[in-house]
Amino acid sequence: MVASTLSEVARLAGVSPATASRVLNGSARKPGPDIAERVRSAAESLGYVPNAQAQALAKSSSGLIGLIVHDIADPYFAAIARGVQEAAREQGRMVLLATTAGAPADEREAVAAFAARRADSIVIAGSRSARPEDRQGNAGLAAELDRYCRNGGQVAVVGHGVVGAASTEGYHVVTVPNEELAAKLAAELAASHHGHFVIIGGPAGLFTSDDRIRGFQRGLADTALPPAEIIRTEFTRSGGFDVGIALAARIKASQAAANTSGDTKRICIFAVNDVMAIGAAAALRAEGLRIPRDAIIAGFDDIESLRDFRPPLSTVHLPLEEIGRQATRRAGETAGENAVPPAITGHVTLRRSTEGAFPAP
Amino acid sequence: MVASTLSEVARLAGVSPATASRVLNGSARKPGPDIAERVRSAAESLGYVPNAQAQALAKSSSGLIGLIVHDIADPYFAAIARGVQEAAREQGRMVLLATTAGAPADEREAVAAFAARRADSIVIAGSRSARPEDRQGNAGLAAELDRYCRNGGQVAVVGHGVVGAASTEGYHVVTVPNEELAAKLAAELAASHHGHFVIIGGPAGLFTSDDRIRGFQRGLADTALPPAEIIRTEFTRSGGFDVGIALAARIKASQAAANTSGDTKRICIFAVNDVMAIGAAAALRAEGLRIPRDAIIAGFDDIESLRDFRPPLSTVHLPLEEIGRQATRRAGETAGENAVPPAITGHVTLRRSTEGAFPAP
DNA sequence: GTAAGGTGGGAAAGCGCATTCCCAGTGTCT
DNA sequence: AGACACTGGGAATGCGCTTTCCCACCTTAC
Repeated sequence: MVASTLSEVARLAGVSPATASRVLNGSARKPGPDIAERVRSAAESLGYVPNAQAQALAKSSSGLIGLIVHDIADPYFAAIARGVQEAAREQGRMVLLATTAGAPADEREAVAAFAARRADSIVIAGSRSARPEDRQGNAGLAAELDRYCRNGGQVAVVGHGVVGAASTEGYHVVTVPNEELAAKLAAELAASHHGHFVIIGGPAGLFTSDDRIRGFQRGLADTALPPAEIIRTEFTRSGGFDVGIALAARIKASQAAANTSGDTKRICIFAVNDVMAIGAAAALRAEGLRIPRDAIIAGFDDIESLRDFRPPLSTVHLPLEEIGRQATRRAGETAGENAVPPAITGHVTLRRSTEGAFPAP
Repeated sequence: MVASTLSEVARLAGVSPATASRVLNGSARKPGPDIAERVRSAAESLGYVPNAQAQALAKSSSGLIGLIVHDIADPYFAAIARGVQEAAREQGRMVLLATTAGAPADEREAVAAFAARRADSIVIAGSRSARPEDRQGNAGLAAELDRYCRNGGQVAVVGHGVVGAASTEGYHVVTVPNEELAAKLAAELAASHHGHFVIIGGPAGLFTSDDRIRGFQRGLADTALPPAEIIRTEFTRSGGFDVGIALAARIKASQAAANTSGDTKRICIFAVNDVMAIGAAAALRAEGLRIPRDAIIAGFDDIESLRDFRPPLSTVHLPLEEIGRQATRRAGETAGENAVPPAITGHVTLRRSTEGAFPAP
């Protein structure tokens, strides 16, 4: 990558580099119109493209914002990324992307890389983890983030804060009311469903998953229902699918048993996120079961691809793009702005997958 | 963003900046082990993070790769982005993301921004356009790209080249055999379907769309079938949906007519990409029609979210991630490498949505 | 008419790093 | 023992830009 430089432009225009800089890259001082014109046309004829690296070096602000996601092709993260991208554009910044599959060690590396590039701010999406095997990784990540913040970087993390992160300055958490919403979902489901509840959760220690599980259980408890059974699996579609297969077997068995005794009670499945719910639902269908006839199911997030899933899946709507936007804005604020950060809100969205507590025959 | 610098580290370690640079940021010359250790521990205790901007400036190579997509939340682009990300990681580079909604003017801007950041290479995904209203935008984009290439940048564009781009050096096109595959799809469908064919296409002038339409028509012609009717709409789900609604009305009307006369002939719908196919299918369903009973339908791309769509959609599988990877690799090659670029191949994937030419009643 | 205050331009000092060049010290070959 | 190539370290230069400081010139006010 070679390209013409500012001084070349200046020389061609017959002015000093200082002047050329002032006219081309916005400064407080505006050179005279005739000179400005000369410089501009010189730049044009040379095909001058300012070197952002050098600019960043000189004024120590890179106009970069780092985004960390588990997987950019996951609709959940893709939606957040879209919001981030949008907000970044508003701020005139560019987005640096890193995908980490949720591994704290990789996340640490990504933060270091962002720091090296002197990104003005970093947005971390993706569930934080408190799993024992992630302890060390988390510690490293927290240390890296602290260092980044100490150096004046701004961090926004979606959901929960990083375990062990101690920074008070420049460290923002965009809180998502996972627990409350899960509780509300449980309450609404409990209002019409009177059978067994099963939660398909992620690995223990994943905050997002744990919060939603806790919330759901609380919601049941508030309705004086016994806690749901919890089955843990991976936080992915295939995790949901596996559990779905197991549940299908169980459902069939209980249907066979009930066949003689009389009424069948459907179970209600709550998967802690939509992709898991989709996996589970696909498994049930693959096993010849129908939703909501043989079981009802709900997810969480309301990802866009849910729109075309059949049956329409009940879920909790989260404004994913808005979350991305807000995280970006929070991290982009110049310290002074103390506008009250608008809280993230979601809402329960009941669809056909949880229809009819007692199925009309 | 302030941070400790290399000279601070050097001073603390009691060596010269040159030496510190050599030990910390890989150089041909390896300082002695004792010195190296001193430097390393000094760096550690200072929390030194090399300034990539400065490094880039000094060695004029930024380690950045720019990615341009229409919409990062679209599963098609998300899959490509995943591949790009992966390949970038292999190369030790970071991905800069820009989304443009396909507007050439925005794309030009993105290229300029990448050029400013001295990105080593740029990957452009997303259909190129030859629409008259994009003429000017395309010209600008082509000029910007030419300039970028002339300055030593590497460009890889997925599908078709940018209209008007003249660079021979550093300009790669990852060709996707849209036409051949569409022809093959048409042939396979024609083998068992004997009714009317309708193509839901994007705006005229969109290469991807036009190629697929042309290929499909050729495939029909090769089977001695009359060309399909073409309905153009937006290159999005909602475009597909709108057309789907219109088609549903037509199907119903023809069914009503056939009711008296006897046999009904289903139409076969080919949507030039999967999201449009999904939209159309959703519309048919919303109108009470069933696939493949009332119409059969096929898409193109085999995006990941198709997996959970019912009925399973026939489509043409494209190795999207691989496309992203390959584009990135091509753009990342240091000129010398003249490895034969492995061609992109896809294959027709028939699923239930096009099942049963003559439905068993 | 002169002093005070603008104005518009240039010179120069970095920003943080890589790298070339130089130099002192060590070892090897004849 | 002397010339020789190495080796490992430091000084200095420059990457492309911003920004302070400075200077010459022109206004304006008294």
